[in-house]
Amino acid sequence: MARRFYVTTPIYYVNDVPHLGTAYTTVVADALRRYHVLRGDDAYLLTGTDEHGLKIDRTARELGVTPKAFVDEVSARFRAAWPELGVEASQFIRTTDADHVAFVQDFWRKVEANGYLYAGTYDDWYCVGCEGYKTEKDLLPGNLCPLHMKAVERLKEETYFFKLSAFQDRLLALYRDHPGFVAPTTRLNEVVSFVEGGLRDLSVSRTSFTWGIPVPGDARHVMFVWFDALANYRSALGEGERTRYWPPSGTVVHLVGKDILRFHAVYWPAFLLAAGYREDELPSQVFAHGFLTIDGQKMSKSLRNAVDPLRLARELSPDVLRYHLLRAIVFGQDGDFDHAALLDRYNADLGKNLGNLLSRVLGLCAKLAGGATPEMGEKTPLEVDLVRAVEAEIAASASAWEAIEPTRALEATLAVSSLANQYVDRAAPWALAKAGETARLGTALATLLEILRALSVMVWPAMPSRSDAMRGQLGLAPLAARVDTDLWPATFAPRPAGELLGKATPLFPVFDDAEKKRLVALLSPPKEPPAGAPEAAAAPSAPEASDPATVDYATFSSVDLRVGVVKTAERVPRKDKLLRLSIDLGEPEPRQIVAGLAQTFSPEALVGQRVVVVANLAPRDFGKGLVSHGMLLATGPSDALRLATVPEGTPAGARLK
RNA sequence: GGCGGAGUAGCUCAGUUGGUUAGAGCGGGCGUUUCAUACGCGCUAGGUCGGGGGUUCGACUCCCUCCUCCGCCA
Repeated sequence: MARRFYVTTPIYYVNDVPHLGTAYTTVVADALRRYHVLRGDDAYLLTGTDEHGLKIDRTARELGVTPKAFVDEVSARFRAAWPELGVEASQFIRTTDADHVAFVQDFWRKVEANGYLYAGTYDDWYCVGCEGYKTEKDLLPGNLCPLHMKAVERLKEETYFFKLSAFQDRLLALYRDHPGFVAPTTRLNEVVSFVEGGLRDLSVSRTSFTWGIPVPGDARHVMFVWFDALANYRSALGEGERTRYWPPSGTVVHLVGKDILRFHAVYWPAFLLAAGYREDELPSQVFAHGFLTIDGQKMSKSLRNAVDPLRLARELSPDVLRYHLLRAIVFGQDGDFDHAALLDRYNADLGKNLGNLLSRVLGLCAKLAGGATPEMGEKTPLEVDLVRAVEAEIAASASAWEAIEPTRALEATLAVSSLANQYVDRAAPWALAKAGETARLGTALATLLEILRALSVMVWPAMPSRSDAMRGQLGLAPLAARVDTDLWPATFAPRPAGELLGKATPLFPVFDDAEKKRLVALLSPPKEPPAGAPEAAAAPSAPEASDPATVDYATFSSVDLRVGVVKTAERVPRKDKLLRLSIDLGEPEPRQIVAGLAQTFSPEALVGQRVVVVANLAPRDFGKGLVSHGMLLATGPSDALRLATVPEGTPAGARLK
């Protein structure tokens, strides 16, 4: 019976647009789906959009449209994006779908009926950026969310709590009995230690806004977005025959970014258990991948916008983009998307190795075998060794795909191509032809054609349309995968003689240096974000804290804002957000100020800058005797900050009022 | 501050339960074939395997310690 393989991407939050990070996860999911489909497995790929929550509500409001109109538009962009990357999703779910809403409400009722929900009062901080609650000790001075560098909001409201605390033991048992539940292992360790540290009950409803799924029986509440969103993986399958994909009869793998691992590895199984799912009805695996940098730079919002995966796909072809994402970035680790490396790898792997192999073999067949498949004769040790080595690589590639290691799978695929290139040189068909050894010649060419056929299959999960093109040149039909039919080229089975071969045209034209240079210049983002670039003005950034209470003049003037000049700046060991600055405020000694600027600014970039300092803020101790005597004013997310500044020549220490 | 991961050739990384001269791909250098997309093939990297100490007949591989980077949690 066909194995059932259900792979999911996160449903993407519609406060953003498709970028390289989301494209990456989605491409990996599609490649896995394609691998399994090739094997004859019953495979299903789910992606979609997450559309509820306060952040969406506010963004829509700012744009002057209804939340529904807003999410319709953004969701459509996601839906349209993935096919451009060769992704064929089995289903595109939206959390605003009626089916999903009904499912989640039913899910809620089950959790409630099982006694895992209770009414209470929530009284703590909330970061709209995170859509998450914060406790006092999470916050930076000024009640800033350490992730978003934005003021959190005090929230006190009625809420339903989910008894997460009741699941600590069952979750730990789950991780113990199924260590593969969270991958890679290092993430499993993190999750285990998090759960071992004790679980607090989770506030899972809100009353202060309405853009969410109403809580059944208490319409004043809408559900916490994560309760709603996580359920998509199950709601998408409904109650009918598609439930065959859900464990225990199917395997389900959730691909997630490491930033949302906890929701998937802790909350989600707890929700399912609470709703009455058994341990063997939980997802099989949550696989967390790393973050991407682009040309070595952290993926800030502006960088995201500068590197549009759809543009890359149009410029280079979706297959080439897919190949690089799958080949260059180890799934599960942080990786770098380097444009120059992409072109180099393309030339080396696809152009000179695989593409040229196809070209030279087809050329030999056209010239020496009349453009048709020759007769396969007796294998000599040369062929026997080759076939053994090729079959080993094919097996290695398959196990790598099974283990969700696309990098290794493609490495093994290219190794097959290299073996074939070596064989061409060793067998030297042109010499055989010259010597009149027609039988040997036929064997050599038939062997090569069979390896190329295998390669056309192996390449399909990563590069489906190049696979089609390659097969066309080999005189083969495009792959038509069917459930229960295993197309993986596990055994060497040359085609019968006399089949017509197609026309050879370069499958992967090599980029010369000039072309490489042009493409890098065209596609890469600028190395340093131009200072004071006006682009941010055009794109209104996320909402700032709204409607702060007014203060009287006396209160305002009690804040001592002063011009400072940065004298020195250095990173704080082990704190990747913090810089330790000494700032001249016109005082006898420069002040030490610790600021969360490191994700945007290098220390060197700050020295000499004029900044605005809150000079009479109470000192704040960051631990280890690292005390900050004041605070810099800035705006923007922590990885794209803009400093409040004053014109050149303003003396250090000048008071702002 | 606690826990965890990582530090191997210019770059990206493999290195199985400790055992002969530490590997691959890319790039670089040298040579060579001519079927091919000026492509391929062969040879070539003198790397203190982060530093130091220890266990052992023997350690990149085990233990201790220090440094650096990263992650999770405080």
